Amino acid sequence: MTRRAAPDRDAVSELTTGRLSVYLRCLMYLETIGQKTVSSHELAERFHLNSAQIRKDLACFGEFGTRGVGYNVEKLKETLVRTLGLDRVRNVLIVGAGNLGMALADYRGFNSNGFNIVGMLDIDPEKVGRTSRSGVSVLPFDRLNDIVRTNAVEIGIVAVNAESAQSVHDALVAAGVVAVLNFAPVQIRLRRGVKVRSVDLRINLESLAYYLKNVEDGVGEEED
Amino acid sequence: MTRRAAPDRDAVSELTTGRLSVYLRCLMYLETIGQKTVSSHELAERFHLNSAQIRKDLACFGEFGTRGVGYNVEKLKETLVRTLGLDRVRNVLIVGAGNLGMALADYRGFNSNGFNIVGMLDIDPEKVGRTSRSGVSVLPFDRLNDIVRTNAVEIGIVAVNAESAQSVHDALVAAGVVAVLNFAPVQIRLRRGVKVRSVDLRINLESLAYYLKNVEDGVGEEED
DNA sequence: GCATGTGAATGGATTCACAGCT
DNA sequence: AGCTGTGAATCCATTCACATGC
Repeated sequence: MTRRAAPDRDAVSELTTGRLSVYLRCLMYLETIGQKTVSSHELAERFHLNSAQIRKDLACFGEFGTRGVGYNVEKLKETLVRTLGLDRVRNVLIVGAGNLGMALADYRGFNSNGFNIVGMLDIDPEKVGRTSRSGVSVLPFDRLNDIVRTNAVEIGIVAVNAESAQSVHDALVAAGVVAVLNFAPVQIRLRRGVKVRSVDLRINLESLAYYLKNVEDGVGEEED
Repeated sequence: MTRRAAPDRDAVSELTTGRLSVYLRCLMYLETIGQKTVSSHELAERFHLNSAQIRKDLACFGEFGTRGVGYNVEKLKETLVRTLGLDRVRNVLIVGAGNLGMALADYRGFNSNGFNIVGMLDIDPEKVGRTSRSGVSVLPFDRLNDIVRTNAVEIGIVAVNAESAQSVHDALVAAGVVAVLNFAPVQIRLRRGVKVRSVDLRINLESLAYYLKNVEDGVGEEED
């Protein structure tokens, strides 16, 4: 019941942590161009953010800046890495070796900096044995349990079609996976203790269609 | 100045329109299982939504329900299709014929129901001439202008690496594309009159890492 | 009676503006 | 002087609860 060190870490919203990821990306860029120090104002200007929000977000986790100066790029970067839990490697298993699975397997950032893809599963014997361009191999789906256990897989990625998504999800959870990233356009039935994040690619397209329609109708001509 | 039918369409938030897409998906499902009528309560129960919010969201665009009864599935579906601007076909061009481009070209929903992929561009001569599984062909990148014009392309999809993303974006805009869906992990420099939506795949993984870290630290054990 | 549509109430998130430190 | 960290103020989104109409 003594929880003082962390000023209610659980109360930090997902919006905030999502932005921390964005800040992290910005800091990594600044590091590559050799910048040592950055103020919340400069971050905001450069990357179209809001300086007050940056400060608020960071303040949820401690005081990292120096008044009158700003933030040390490298230090803040490392703090964010630790805060986001990227300072240790999580093993990831992709299910579905279609184009999407392949794309994710080779996506820069899915197999680096805190994540390690242990393989891709597929039921199609044709695909089993192949390898993605970057070297992730396709294994038979029925080895799921075995692979999750021996590789200590924590994150599963569902890259199969809508029909199979729920059963693949259930299989992953049954094998012991506790976090799932779902790319199938279905509402996954959740269970306690398992975190699911769904990415719905079509919704993004639809939002563009909505924008186009409004442009045609001459609505909301004022924009940034 | 006489705008009565649409009670300030421009004031509707993206959160709301995003949910309309979700409702549309639900309705399409209900239609396939032959349901004629649905109440906001039933929708909420079935798909883990909030009934009051459903009603509020729909009310932004008019009155579609019948008190004491609910909503007519087919009618509401068609209303949403029209509201979201999916009642006419938008031509889409993908730039980048790597795994991601291929995955998107074959993604169910990207080439149907309001969207038509006219092709995929790539600079790699090796890839040019190939075809995705579903029949989208890869064309040389330098035909961009030509293709956008002759096919009346409205939406561009950036599926190239981070380094090329900005220049590809600029080329699309220069050719006349007015809406862009960006999959590269960079902050695209925007211009007036062009709508950009970025999908950052890595951020979703990072949010799972954050969840895992908190589980390990024993934070926020209470959840739905 | 039952379910919509909606003002009012609540709850969060963002922004402002300044006290406090370097 | 300059910039962080933060209460206060504002803005926006969600939820409640009920009047309205089928």
